[in-house]
Amino acid sequence: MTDETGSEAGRDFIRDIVADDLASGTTTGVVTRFPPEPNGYLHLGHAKSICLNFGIAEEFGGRCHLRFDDTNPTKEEQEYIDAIQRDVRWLGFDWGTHLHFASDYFEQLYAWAQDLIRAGKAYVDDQSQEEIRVSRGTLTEPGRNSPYRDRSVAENLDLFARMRAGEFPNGARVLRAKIDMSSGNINLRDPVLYRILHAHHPRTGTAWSIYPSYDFAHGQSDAIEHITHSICTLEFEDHRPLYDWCLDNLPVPSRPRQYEFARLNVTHTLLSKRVLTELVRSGHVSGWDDPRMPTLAGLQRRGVPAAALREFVKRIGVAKANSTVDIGMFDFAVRETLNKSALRRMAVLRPLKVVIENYPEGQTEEVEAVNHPDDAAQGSRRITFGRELYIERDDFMEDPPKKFFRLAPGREVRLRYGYFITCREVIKDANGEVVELRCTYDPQTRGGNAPDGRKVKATIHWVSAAEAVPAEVRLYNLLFSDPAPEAANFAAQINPESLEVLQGCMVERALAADNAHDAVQFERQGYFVRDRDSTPGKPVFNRTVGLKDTWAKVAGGAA
RNA sequence: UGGGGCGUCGCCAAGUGGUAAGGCAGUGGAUUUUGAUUCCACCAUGCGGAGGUUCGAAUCCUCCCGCCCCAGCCA
Repeated sequence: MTDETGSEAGRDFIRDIVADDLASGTTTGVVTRFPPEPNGYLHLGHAKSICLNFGIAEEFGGRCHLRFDDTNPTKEEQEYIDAIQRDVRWLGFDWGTHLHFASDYFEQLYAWAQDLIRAGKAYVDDQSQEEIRVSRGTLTEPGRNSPYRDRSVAENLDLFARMRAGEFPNGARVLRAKIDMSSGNINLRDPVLYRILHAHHPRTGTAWSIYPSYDFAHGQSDAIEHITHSICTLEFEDHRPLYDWCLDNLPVPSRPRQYEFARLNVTHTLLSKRVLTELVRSGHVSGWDDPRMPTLAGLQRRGVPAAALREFVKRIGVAKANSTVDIGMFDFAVRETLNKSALRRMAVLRPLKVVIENYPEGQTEEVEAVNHPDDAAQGSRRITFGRELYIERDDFMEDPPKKFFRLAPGREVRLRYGYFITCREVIKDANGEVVELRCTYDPQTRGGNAPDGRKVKATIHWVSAAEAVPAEVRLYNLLFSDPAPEAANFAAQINPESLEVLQGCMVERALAADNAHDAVQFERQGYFVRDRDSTPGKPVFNRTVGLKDTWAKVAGGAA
């Protein structure tokens, strides 16, 4: 029951505020919005904001709008507008009919700017960008009033209209709010409301030659849409007085309130649009959806289920303290989600040939393997066993250390769902490298149990030569091995081993037939998903995340 | 040195005057035809520091320290 209520979703200070506002009657409904600027792809950080905004709307019976903050045509593109919508939908959220654009409000915003001018609260400034910068003062010194600050309303109105008409070149003039050049809050030192930009806008084309600044567009857009809680990140805290100033000085249809939370940071990851864009542009990754990217598109291609992303966001919480979440938290959420749903399959990544000497040549048989050990409803499939098969190279050691209990000369192990086999002979090539194992099997152990009750210390996975399908497997590792990579020189910090491509992997038949987009578990190894680069004869798999590997820790420590 | 925030376990994070939730990681152990999963146990005499108020403080007061953001005609 609690699962259905907002209480289960986890409480945080923003949800507390919303609940209080509802309880006190401050608001009768909840309307939030996710306001991306279409200048890049959505990433992990956005997932937090999306889940917060859409999640709150869902939990409190309100609605959440998807609104593009498209006020800077020099950086925005239609490709991003499309990609962002795809990604939000993929994450599992629906904005219904509320797809909006700040650009939808340009006409209204322009009219409000005129209102401000008439009220003597805004003026056209002819100073150059440099002059404005200098006269703004510094963190510790107040700014100076612009010489154009006291122009007449008529002149301001005329100049502003001519700015819109395209009479002046970029940078020639700006419209500024008349607030307080000596404010301790620099955002209040006569902030720019409109700038001249002769640029093609993805939505409005060349209709406008002036564009509103974020500060003049955001709050009013919220008001137009009757947003009740405008949730943004901490760096906008300083803008709240300006957000309020605009709404308090304009005849807006509603009065939204802004609340700020700490943006997400994750170890071994860089979440700045500048870096991500550069990663793509420079070719360090294959594209916005490269599985190593922290973009939603990249995570999706890597096989991360949207549910895992939502679970991750729920786990990290929402607060105001700057923090950096361990990437291990994310991996955990992915494993947790996939463990419950992923079908189990067998795949040998680095094959070592095994010949069962006492198994009749030319004979094969089918054995039953369950698709999910904890969910019988997932059914089972048959896999082929035969005289020749492949096992993982890592599952054999000629001279094993004490704790290693997989296959070794003279040792017996279980082939999952198959038989017990014992290694009789090790065959090496001219270089001394092990190329084949000669083993014997115990016909009495079919299915994996010995009638005499004897135990075996390990169960290993395998694929018979009879049904093996060669595949390519891409193993992805951290894009940055440093837990705290610096955005400034990200290129130099890219992990050279972030991608390892394996050819000649041997996977069971079921994997070749499967066209599913859901990740599967390669038993004992990890979760993998079929990549779109797959071809009919050759499947390609991306590793989503490896299984927790206690042995690696033991082995690593012993070595 | 101006303004705005934030400091609770290695990493997230509850707590809002009544004697430190939970999760991740880690460590032991049980179960196991995945060295996975699952299960059990352990893991802050302490809440940035120092004073103070109080029967009692992470929570209130004072001072101090540290970290983050702001000087785009970016968002």
